[in-house]
Order: sequence, then structure tokens, then C-alpha cells
Amino acid sequence: MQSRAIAKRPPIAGAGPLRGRVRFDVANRLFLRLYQCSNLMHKNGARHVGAYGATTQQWAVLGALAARAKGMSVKDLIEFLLLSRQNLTAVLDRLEARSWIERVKDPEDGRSRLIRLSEEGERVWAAMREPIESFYAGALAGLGEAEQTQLNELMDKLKGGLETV
Amino acid sequence: MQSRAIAKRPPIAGAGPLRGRVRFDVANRLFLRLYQCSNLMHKNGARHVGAYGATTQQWAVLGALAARAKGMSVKDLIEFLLLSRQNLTAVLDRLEARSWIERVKDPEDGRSRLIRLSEEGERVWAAMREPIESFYAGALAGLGEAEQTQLNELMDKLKGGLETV
DNA sequence: CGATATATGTCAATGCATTGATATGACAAA
DNA sequence: TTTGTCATATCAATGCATTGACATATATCG
Repeated sequence: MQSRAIAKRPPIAGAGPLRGRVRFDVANRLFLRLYQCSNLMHKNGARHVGAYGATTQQWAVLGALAARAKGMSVKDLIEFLLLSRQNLTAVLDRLEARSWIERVKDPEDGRSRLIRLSEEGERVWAAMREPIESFYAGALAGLGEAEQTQLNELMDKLKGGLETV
Repeated sequence: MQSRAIAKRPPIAGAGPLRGRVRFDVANRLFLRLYQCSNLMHKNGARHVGAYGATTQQWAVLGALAARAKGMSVKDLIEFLLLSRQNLTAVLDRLEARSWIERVKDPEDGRSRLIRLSEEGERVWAAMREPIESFYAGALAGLGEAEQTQLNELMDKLKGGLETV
């Protein structure tokens, strides 16, 4: 296809005209960064809310629930966080054991249970907001508002690719 | 402090003039994306090299070693991958158990051991390159070359923030 | 009603990741 | 040589994450 002679570089799988073009070393570096950033986020995020013995995964659940007074079904949480049911169940068990959440029957669907914050959970979530905001501010100190938006958009695209690959 | 009337928005911790300005919901979304992307990468990455029973973490180690014929010390690998020693030791143990790597004494420093690919490890790494390239191509299909570079740079900055927060 | 699909949960195995405490062996400086 | 540091390793506890198989209860469709 397209024009003359043999390419100088060895063939790369899925090489397209512009989009879909992937250099191995660039991709490799990109996913290494993703890996490192994720581990750093969990490690230092957990440290910031260490006084409560919470983790980033737990605060992700609490944050999702705090925005929805009615609560969320397990199915909704799975789709929101993109976790396996078995994994999420374990996280919810730990949160329930500390009385931060409760599982109540969905009046509209007997199969479903609504997960929602308990009063204690709301108090803890409110108290954790401060160290979380401080963590966010520190972690994003090197990025301006426009860059944060850009990073969000690029990770959205990456997520799309990672879901279908 | 600075000027007139009461701010319309509730105060956000660490609000600065331009840099270091962080809106909670933007940051929250950003770290959720990071969380999701990382999980998707591990899940689907492992699936792509499932024929070898390998994981993304393992291929990160193999890839690092493949680029360095002399091998790397554990300390180097820890700094490269940003993992705890205990965690990395376990990954190396699994790789060694399959005879993909070997730990040899560093002739220049008796304390140190050089980790390097075995012959079998080199063969497996060479064979895994293809499914890994296919994974990279699929995952990055939605991003052009410029966007990949941009994403790399933004994640570099994010990593910097996450290391010091 | 019966069959099917949906929503949740459980049990088990494996791997990744952290922290904290402890130990061993080798280098290096006092 | 003694002291201190560095590099590696181990043991233990806890939490996160996946897959696969199985169980139970409710809803829905035929």
C-alpha cells in the first residue's frame, strides 16, 4: 500500500496511517508510567487517610455513595468502578464490618440491594475529605487546570481502548 | 487575605493562582480514571499473554532485563519499577521458579546480585513480544502519536506529584 | 405454572502490593 | 579490627484483584 520502497523500521503490528500507530518503546513507557502512577496513588493515598485506616479503593466507594443519597446497587458500583463482583464484595464487607455502609433491600426489586452510607459512614467521609483534598492538591501540583482536563480526556480515550482490546 | 467579598465557591484546600489549583471533582474523576485504566491494563494485558501464564508485572521485569544484557541489581529494579523490595522479591521468585531469570553474584560487589534473563527467558520474552505489541496497538488505537506523547508527558508530571505528596 | 434470565453472594486458588520487624553477608571508614 | 552502612532476603499480616465454579432468591417471559 501507500507509496514507495520498503519501510526502514521493522513492521509493527497494527501500524496504520496516523491513528492506531504505536511505537513499542513509546507504548512501553506509557504503560510503565500508568503502572507506577497507580501504585503511587494507592500507596500515598492510603497514607493520607491512614488515620482512618482507609484505602483509596474504599474512599472510591464512599465517594460514589456520598453523591447518591438513594444508594447504589452492587451492579451499579461494579460498572462504575470496573471491578469484579467478588472483589467488590470483599471491599463492601470490610466497609460494612466498620459500619460505614449498609446493604438494604431495594423496594423496587427484591433481587437487588442498595448500598448506601450509614450515618457513621457520612461522618467519616466528611472527615476524610480534607486529607483527600490535600492529597489531590499535592499530587496535581505540577499540572495546571488545562493540563488536568487534558489528562482526563486522554485517559478517557485510553480507557476506551483498554476496554475493547 | 486577598481582596473583596466572600468567594462564591466553598474553599478548596491549597487553591493557588494557576498551578496547584485543584477542583475536587476534576481530581476525583482523574484518579478514578487512573484506577480504572490500571486495572484494565493488568486484566487485559495478562489475558494477552495468557498462553504463557504471565502477568503485566512479570513482563515489565522481563522487558527491563531484556534491554540490559549485563542484568540489573534488585535495587535498580526497585528504583525502575517503584516497588517495595518484598513485593519485587516475590515476583522474581516466581520468574526464577520458571527458569526465566537467574540471580548471579555481581563480580564487582559481593553484596549485590545481578538479575538477568536466562536463555529460556529470552526465548519466552521474544515470543511474548507479539501479543504485547498487539495489546499496545489495541489499547492505544484511540490515540494518535502526538496524543501518546502528550499523555506520556502528563503522566510524568503526575508521577512527580505522586512521589512527593 | 414453568423456564429463563437477573442480582447477589460464597468458596477457592493465585498473584500483586504495602508495611513492619528481623537476619545475614559484604563493603567501607574509623 | 571494630563500627557502621549497604544489599539482599525472609516472615508475617492485611488488603486488593482476577478467574472459575457454585448457590440462592427474585423477576420476567412464554
